Amino acid sequence: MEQKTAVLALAALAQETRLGVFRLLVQQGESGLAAGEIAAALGLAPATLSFHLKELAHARLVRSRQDGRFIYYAADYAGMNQLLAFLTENCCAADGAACAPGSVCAPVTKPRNASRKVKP
Amino acid sequence: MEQKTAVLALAALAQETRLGVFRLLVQQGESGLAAGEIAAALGLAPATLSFHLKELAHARLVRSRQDGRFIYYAADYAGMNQLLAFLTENCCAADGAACAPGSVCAPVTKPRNASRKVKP
DNA sequence: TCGATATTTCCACGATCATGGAAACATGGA
DNA sequence: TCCATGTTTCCATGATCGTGGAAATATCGA
Repeated sequence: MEQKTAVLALAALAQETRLGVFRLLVQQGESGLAAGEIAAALGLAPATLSFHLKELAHARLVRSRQDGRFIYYAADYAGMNQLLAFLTENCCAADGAACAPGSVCAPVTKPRNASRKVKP
Repeated sequence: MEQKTAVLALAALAQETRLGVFRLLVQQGESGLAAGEIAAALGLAPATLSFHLKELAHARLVRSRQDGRFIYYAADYAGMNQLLAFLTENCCAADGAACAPGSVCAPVTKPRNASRKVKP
Protein backbone atom coordinates (compact mmCIF):
# COMPACT_ATOMS: atom_id res chain seq x y z
CA MET A 1 0.00 0.00 0.00
CA GLU A 2 1.31 3.39 -0.93
CA GLN A 3 1.36 6.32 1.40
CA LYS A 4 -1.12 8.14 -0.80
CA THR A 5 -3.56 5.26 -0.47
CA ALA A 6 -3.12 5.18 3.28
CA VAL A 7 -3.73 8.92 3.51
CA LEU A 8 -6.91 8.49 1.53
CA ALA A 9 -8.17 5.77 3.84
CA LEU A 10 -7.15 7.62 6.99
CA ALA A 11 -8.82 10.78 5.75
CA ALA A 12 -11.97 8.81 5.09
CA LEU A 13 -12.02 7.62 8.68
CA ALA A 14 -10.90 10.92 10.18
CA GLN A 15 -14.35 12.38 10.23
CA GLU A 16 -16.93 11.89 12.93
CA THR A 17 -19.83 11.10 10.61
CA ARG A 18 -17.86 8.74 8.39
CA LEU A 19 -16.24 6.93 11.29
CA GLY A 20 -19.71 6.45 12.70
CA VAL A 21 -20.97 5.04 9.43
CA PHE A 22 -17.96 2.80 9.10
CA ARG A 23 -18.22 1.41 12.59
CA LEU A 24 -21.90 0.76 12.14
CA LEU A 25 -21.16 -1.21 9.01
CA VAL A 26 -18.28 -3.06 10.60
CA GLN A 27 -20.63 -4.23 13.31
CA GLN A 28 -23.19 -5.33 10.77
CA GLY A 29 -20.86 -7.79 9.10
CA GLU A 30 -20.85 -8.81 5.46
CA SER A 31 -24.59 -8.40 4.97
CA GLY A 32 -24.39 -4.68 5.50
CA LEU A 33 -27.20 -2.15 5.60
CA ALA A 34 -29.22 -0.26 3.02
CA ALA A 35 -28.37 3.42 2.66
CA GLY A 36 -31.71 4.41 4.09
CA GLU A 37 -31.20 2.23 7.14
CA ILE A 38 -27.85 3.87 7.79
CA ALA A 39 -29.38 7.31 7.41
CA ALA A 40 -32.14 6.40 9.83
CA ALA A 41 -29.75 4.86 12.35
CA LEU A 42 -27.48 7.87 12.44
CA GLY A 43 -29.95 10.63 11.65
CA LEU A 44 -28.28 11.84 8.49
CA ALA A 45 -29.71 13.70 5.52
CA PRO A 46 -29.75 11.55 2.37
CA ALA A 47 -27.37 13.82 0.49
CA THR A 48 -24.97 13.95 3.39
CA LEU A 49 -24.88 10.19 3.78
CA SER A 50 -24.44 9.65 0.07
CA PHE A 51 -21.49 12.01 0.06
CA HIS A 52 -19.80 10.17 2.90
CA LEU A 53 -20.52 6.71 1.52
CA LYS A 54 -18.89 7.67 -1.73
CA GLU A 55 -15.89 8.88 0.20
CA LEU A 56 -15.63 5.62 2.12
CA ALA A 57 -16.10 3.54 -1.01
CA HIS A 58 -13.45 5.51 -2.85
CA ALA A 59 -11.06 4.73 -0.01
CA ARG A 60 -11.89 1.03 -0.29
CA LEU A 61 -13.37 0.91 3.18
CA VAL A 62 -16.92 0.00 2.19
CA ARG A 63 -18.44 -1.91 -0.71
CA SER A 64 -21.88 -1.51 -2.23
CA ARG A 65 -24.26 -4.04 -3.66
CA GLN A 66 -27.57 -3.26 -5.28
CA ASP A 67 -30.68 -5.24 -4.47
CA GLY A 68 -33.77 -3.91 -6.16
CA ARG A 69 -34.30 -0.33 -5.22
CA PHE A 70 -32.03 -0.72 -2.24
CA ILE A 71 -28.28 -0.35 -2.21
CA TYR A 72 -26.59 -2.23 0.58
CA TYR A 73 -23.32 -1.04 1.99
CA ALA A 74 -20.93 -3.26 3.87
CA ALA A 75 -17.50 -2.77 5.39
CA ASP A 76 -14.64 -3.75 3.11
CA TYR A 77 -12.69 -5.81 5.61
CA ALA A 78 -9.91 -6.50 3.15
CA GLY A 79 -9.31 -2.82 2.53
CA MET A 80 -9.46 -2.06 6.22
CA ASN A 81 -6.98 -4.76 7.05
CA GLN A 82 -4.60 -3.49 4.40
CA LEU A 83 -4.61 -0.15 6.13
CA LEU A 84 -3.99 -1.73 9.52
CA ALA A 85 -1.20 -3.82 8.03
CA PHE A 86 0.37 -0.71 6.57
CA LEU A 87 0.40 0.98 9.94
CA THR A 88 1.59 -1.99 11.96
CA GLU A 89 4.22 -2.84 9.38
CA ASN A 90 5.78 0.54 9.87
CA CYS A 91 5.54 0.17 13.59
CA CYS A 92 7.37 -3.08 13.75
CA ALA A 93 9.93 -2.30 11.11
CA ALA A 94 11.87 -0.15 13.50
CA ASP A 95 12.35 -2.00 16.70
CA GLY A 96 10.17 -4.73 18.10
CA ALA A 97 10.68 -3.68 21.67
CA ALA A 98 9.40 -0.21 20.92
CA CYS A 99 5.95 -1.52 20.23
CA ALA A 100 3.83 -1.78 23.30
CA PRO A 101 3.62 -5.32 24.63
CA GLY A 102 0.35 -7.11 24.06
CA SER A 103 -0.59 -4.72 21.32
CA VAL A 104 -1.63 -5.59 17.83
CA CYS A 105 1.86 -4.69 16.82
CA ALA A 106 3.83 -7.83 17.50
CA PRO A 107 7.59 -7.55 17.90
CA VAL A 108 9.83 -8.73 15.12
CA THR A 109 12.30 -11.20 16.51
CA LYS A 110 15.15 -10.57 14.10
CA PRO A 111 15.72 -6.99 13.02
CA ARG A 112 17.61 -7.45 9.78
CA ASN A 113 17.53 -3.78 8.94
CA ALA A 114 19.73 -1.93 11.39
CA SER A 115 18.05 1.27 12.37
CA ARG A 116 20.78 3.66 13.18
CA LYS A 117 20.83 5.14 16.62
CA VAL A 118 20.74 8.86 17.12
CA LYS A 119 22.20 9.73 20.44
CA PRO A 120 20.35 12.63 22.06
CA MET B 1 -10.75 5.35 23.52
CA GLU B 2 -13.60 7.57 22.48
CA GLN B 3 -14.62 8.14 18.92
CA LYS B 4 -13.59 11.78 19.18
CA THR B 5 -10.11 10.77 20.23
CA ALA B 6 -9.86 8.31 17.37
CA VAL B 7 -10.99 10.95 14.88
CA LEU B 8 -8.32 13.27 16.23
CA ALA B 9 -5.61 10.66 15.77
CA LEU B 10 -6.84 9.59 12.36
CA ALA B 11 -7.02 13.20 11.21
CA ALA B 12 -3.47 13.70 12.39
CA LEU B 13 -2.30 10.80 10.23
CA ALA B 14 -4.54 11.62 7.29
CA GLN B 15 -2.18 14.14 5.81
CA GLU B 16 0.74 13.40 3.55
CA THR B 17 3.26 15.54 5.41
CA ARG B 18 2.24 14.36 8.84
CA LEU B 19 2.11 10.72 7.89
CA GLY B 20 5.61 11.15 6.48
CA VAL B 21 6.83 12.68 9.71
CA PHE B 22 5.15 10.02 11.78
CA ARG B 23 6.56 7.14 9.78
CA LEU B 24 10.02 8.65 9.91
CA LEU B 25 9.77 8.84 13.68
CA VAL B 26 8.35 5.36 13.97
CA GLN B 27 11.35 4.05 12.15
CA GLN B 28 13.71 5.98 14.40
CA GLY B 29 12.52 4.23 17.54
CA GLU B 30 12.39 5.70 21.02
CA SER B 31 15.41 7.95 20.57
CA GLY B 32 13.61 10.06 18.00
CA LEU B 33 14.94 12.95 15.97
CA ALA B 34 15.45 16.65 16.55
CA ALA B 35 12.99 18.94 14.81
CA GLY B 36 15.71 20.26 12.54
CA GLU B 37 16.70 16.76 11.49
CA ILE B 38 13.13 15.96 10.58
CA ALA B 39 12.85 19.19 8.60
CA ALA B 40 16.05 18.40 6.75
CA ALA B 41 15.06 14.81 6.06
CA LEU B 42 11.70 15.74 4.58
CA GLY B 43 12.51 19.18 3.20
CA LEU B 44 9.99 21.09 5.27
CA ALA B 45 9.91 24.74 6.30
CA PRO B 46 10.43 25.16 10.06
CA ALA B 47 7.04 26.71 10.60
CA THR B 48 5.31 23.99 8.62
CA LEU B 49 7.01 21.22 10.54
CA SER B 50 6.29 22.85 13.86
CA PHE B 51 2.63 23.10 12.98
CA HIS B 52 2.43 19.43 12.08
CA LEU B 53 4.42 18.25 15.08
CA LYS B 54 2.04 20.08 17.36
CA GLU B 55 -0.84 18.38 15.61
CA LEU B 56 0.72 14.95 16.04
CA ALA B 57 1.59 15.61 19.65
CA HIS B 58 -1.93 16.82 20.39
CA ALA B 59 -3.21 13.54 18.98
CA ARG B 60 -0.85 11.61 21.28
CA LEU B 61 1.05 10.15 18.34
CA VAL B 62 4.41 11.74 19.08
CA ARG B 63 6.15 12.86 22.24
CA SER B 64 8.74 15.58 22.64
CA ARG B 65 11.74 15.82 24.90
CA GLN B 66 14.02 18.80 25.17
CA ASP B 67 17.79 18.41 25.19
CA GLY B 68 19.62 21.69 25.21
CA ARG B 69 18.66 23.75 22.21
CA PHE B 70 17.27 20.70 20.50
CA ILE B 71 13.85 19.23 20.88
CA TYR B 72 13.63 15.57 20.08
CA TYR B 73 10.45 14.06 18.80
CA ALA B 74 9.67 10.37 18.99
CA ALA B 75 6.70 8.25 18.06
CA ASP B 76 4.28 7.65 20.89
CA TYR B 77 3.92 3.93 20.48
CA ALA B 78 1.40 3.64 23.26
CA GLY B 79 -0.90 6.18 21.68
CA MET B 80 -0.52 4.59 18.28
CA ASN B 81 -1.33 1.17 19.64
CA GLN B 82 -4.41 2.51 21.35
CA LEU B 83 -5.64 3.74 18.02
CA LEU B 84 -4.93 0.40 16.38
CA ALA B 85 -6.65 -1.39 19.22
CA PHE B 86 -9.69 0.83 18.79
CA LEU B 87 -9.93 -0.02 15.13
CA THR B 88 -9.30 -3.73 15.47
CA GLU B 89 -11.60 -3.98 18.43
CA ASN B 90 -14.42 -2.70 16.30
CA CYS B 91 -13.46 -5.00 13.51
CA CYS B 92 -13.53 -8.11 15.58
CA ALA B 93 -16.54 -7.20 17.62
CA ALA B 94 -18.85 -8.04 14.77
CA ASP B 95 -17.88 -11.39 13.44
CA GLY B 96 -14.50 -13.01 13.63
CA ALA B 97 -14.83 -14.65 10.26
CA ALA B 98 -15.48 -11.32 8.62
CA CYS B 99 -11.96 -10.21 9.36
CA ALA B 100 -9.54 -11.22 6.68
CA PRO B 101 -7.44 -14.25 7.59
CA GLY B 102 -3.85 -13.53 8.46
CA SER B 103 -4.62 -9.93 9.14
CA VAL B 104 -3.86 -8.04 12.28
CA CYS B 105 -7.50 -8.41 13.14
CA ALA B 106 -7.62 -11.84 14.67
CA PRO B 107 -10.97 -13.55 15.09
CA VAL B 108 -12.37 -13.61 18.57
CA THR B 109 -13.37 -17.14 19.37
CA LYS B 110 -14.62 -16.46 22.86
CA PRO B 111 -15.18 -13.25 24.83
CA ARG B 112 -12.18 -13.92 27.00
CA ASN B 113 -10.77 -10.51 26.15
CA ALA B 114 -7.44 -11.76 24.95
CA SER B 115 -5.38 -9.21 23.10
CA ARG B 116 -2.66 -11.61 22.25
CA LYS B 117 -1.45 -13.61 19.36
CA VAL B 118 -1.42 -12.08 15.96
CA LYS B 119 -0.92 -14.21 12.94
CA PRO B 120 2.84 -14.26 12.18
C1' DT C 1 27.13 40.00 27.98
C1' DC C 2 26.57 39.09 22.89
C1' DG C 3 25.79 36.50 18.77
C1' DA C 4 24.60 32.18 16.63
C1' DT C 5 21.52 28.52 16.40
C1' DA C 6 17.04 25.87 17.18
C1' DT C 7 12.33 26.10 17.42
C1' DT C 8 7.91 28.15 17.98
C1' DT C 9 4.19 31.63 17.40
C1' DC C 10 1.76 35.01 14.62
C1' DC C 11 -0.53 35.95 10.60
C1' DA C 12 -2.79 35.80 6.16
C1' DC C 13 -3.55 33.54 1.99
C1' DG C 14 -5.66 30.01 -1.03
C1' DA C 15 -7.50 25.41 -1.02
C1' DT C 16 -10.32 21.85 0.48
C1' DC C 17 -14.17 19.98 3.17
C1' DA C 18 -18.99 19.10 5.30
C1' DT C 19 -23.64 20.08 4.92
C1' DG C 20 -28.38 19.75 3.11
C1' DG C 21 -32.19 21.49 -0.13
C1' DA C 22 -33.79 20.68 -4.68
C1' DA C 23 -33.77 18.20 -8.70
C1' DA C 24 -32.53 14.13 -11.32
C1' DC C 25 -32.04 9.30 -11.74
C1' DA C 26 -33.25 4.41 -10.97
C1' DT C 27 -36.32 0.53 -9.74
C1' DG C 28 -40.51 -2.03 -8.57
C1' DG C 29 -45.44 -2.45 -8.43
C1' DA C 30 -50.15 -1.44 -9.98
C1' DT D 1 -47.87 3.29 -18.62
C1' DC D 2 -47.71 6.06 -14.28
C1' DC D 3 -46.65 6.64 -9.53
C1' DA D 4 -44.18 5.92 -5.24
C1' DT D 5 -39.91 5.00 -3.19
C1' DG D 6 -34.79 4.79 -2.60
C1' DT D 7 -30.65 6.93 -3.76
C1' DT D 8 -27.58 10.00 -6.05
C1' DT D 9 -26.02 14.37 -8.25
C1' DC D 10 -25.87 19.36 -8.43
C1' DC D 11 -25.04 23.44 -6.17
C1' DA D 12 -24.15 27.07 -2.81
C1' DT D 13 -22.84 28.07 1.78
C1' DG D 14 -19.86 28.49 5.77
C1' DA D 15 -16.09 26.28 8.10
C1' DT D 16 -11.65 24.25 8.56
C1' DC D 17 -7.00 23.14 6.91
C1' DG D 18 -2.04 23.52 5.01
C1' DT D 19 1.47 26.58 4.05
C1' DG D 20 5.52 29.55 4.88
C1' DG D 21 7.52 34.38 5.71
C1' DA D 22 8.58 37.23 9.54
C1' DA D 23 9.10 37.99 14.18
C1' DA D 24 9.49 36.19 18.85
C1' DT D 25 11.42 32.96 22.22
C1' DA D 26 14.92 29.85 24.17
C1' DT D 27 19.48 27.93 24.76
C1' DC D 28 24.35 27.40 24.10
C1' DG D 29 29.20 28.93 23.58
C1' DA D 30 32.53 32.52 23.78
